[in-house]
Amino acid sequence: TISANALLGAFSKKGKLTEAREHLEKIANPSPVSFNIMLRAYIENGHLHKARNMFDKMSNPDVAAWTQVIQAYSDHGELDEARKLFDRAPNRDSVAWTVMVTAYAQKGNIHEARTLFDRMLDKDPKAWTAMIKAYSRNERLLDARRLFDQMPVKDMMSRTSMITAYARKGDLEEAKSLFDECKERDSVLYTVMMKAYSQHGKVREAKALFDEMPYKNVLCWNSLLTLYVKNGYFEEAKDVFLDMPSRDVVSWTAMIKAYGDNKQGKEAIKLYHRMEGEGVQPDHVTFVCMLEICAELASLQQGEAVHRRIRRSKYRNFTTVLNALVHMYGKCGCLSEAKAVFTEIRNPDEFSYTALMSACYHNEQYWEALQMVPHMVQQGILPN
RNA sequence: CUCUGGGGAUGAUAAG
Repeated sequence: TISANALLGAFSKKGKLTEAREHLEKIANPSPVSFNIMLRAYIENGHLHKARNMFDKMSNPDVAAWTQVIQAYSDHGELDEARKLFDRAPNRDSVAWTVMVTAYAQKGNIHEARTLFDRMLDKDPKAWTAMIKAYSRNERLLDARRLFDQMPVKDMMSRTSMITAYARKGDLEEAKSLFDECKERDSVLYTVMMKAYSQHGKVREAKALFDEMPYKNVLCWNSLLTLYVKNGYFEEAKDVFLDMPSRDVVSWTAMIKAYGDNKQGKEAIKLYHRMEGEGVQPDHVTFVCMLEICAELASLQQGEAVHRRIRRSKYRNFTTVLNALVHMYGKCGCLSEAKAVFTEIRNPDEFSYTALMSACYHNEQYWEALQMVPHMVQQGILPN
């Protein structure tokens, strides 16, 4: 059963849902894990509905099944449904609690995140680290530090999280001081410090850290690439892109964006096609970047081509992608298409409304743009 | 003690 499950997982990763389904039916003694993998396959491939259907039919879903459905709702912005399931679950382990804490943190509800964290009985380092990050991403650096200091056993990941918080805020000194205190340093820690230096324009110092890394995976190389792009070293970035041992979708996307930022949108689009030609699949960020470039070029033709590509992908329902589509159509003079895409957004956020407003703006519908404000407030989304 | 779910690092979306 275990090797059958591994195969099932492989089908899932490749997005081959029908094969996965057929394979599951052929497994003689499917275990709970088998069903969980199938559940996961639906979720990962953007079929939350099918996942929920399957989950509802499961006779005795275990805590892992509950947890991944909860997380799926959270990832789709449906926090209320996630919470309902969390409260209904027959039992909750530390994974489930941490998922729920993170879910609230992502929605900006730091208070509820902390309430849940405090109710947790056996807090492992992962739970602590999640809560530190929750404060960090919600601009609550002092609370993050207080929690960090209260942590009974600090591991490298919690330290990295804390250093990231300082780096985000631009507090290079405090970041460096914590970094220096670390006895163990892996490359993740180095990339965080690189980012801190990068934000201060200290390119040489950041590069020195890169050279010191104990190992260099593609993520480390991507950090170097970004260091150069963000600081305006376009030529160096191109060199790194060519020299790095392997390139993933992040590398390609960063480089596509770099061309776009340097007013070479046409080159960026060419690079995108090279990426697909090499078998690297674009993801939601790639699509957003591409749409941004099409919008900048005001090229409806290119924008529509990207839209068609998106429709074939599992990112077609992502709010960020739809937001970028709204903006692209607006910028290209298709206000009606922009509005049509907007209606497809299941959970519009502040960016969705701003994108729609910008679409009205670019098409000189100023009164309509203003009317969006009461509309979004009605939906509980406050203008920033 | 690599069959499924949670924690740290890299790329992204509005206005200007």
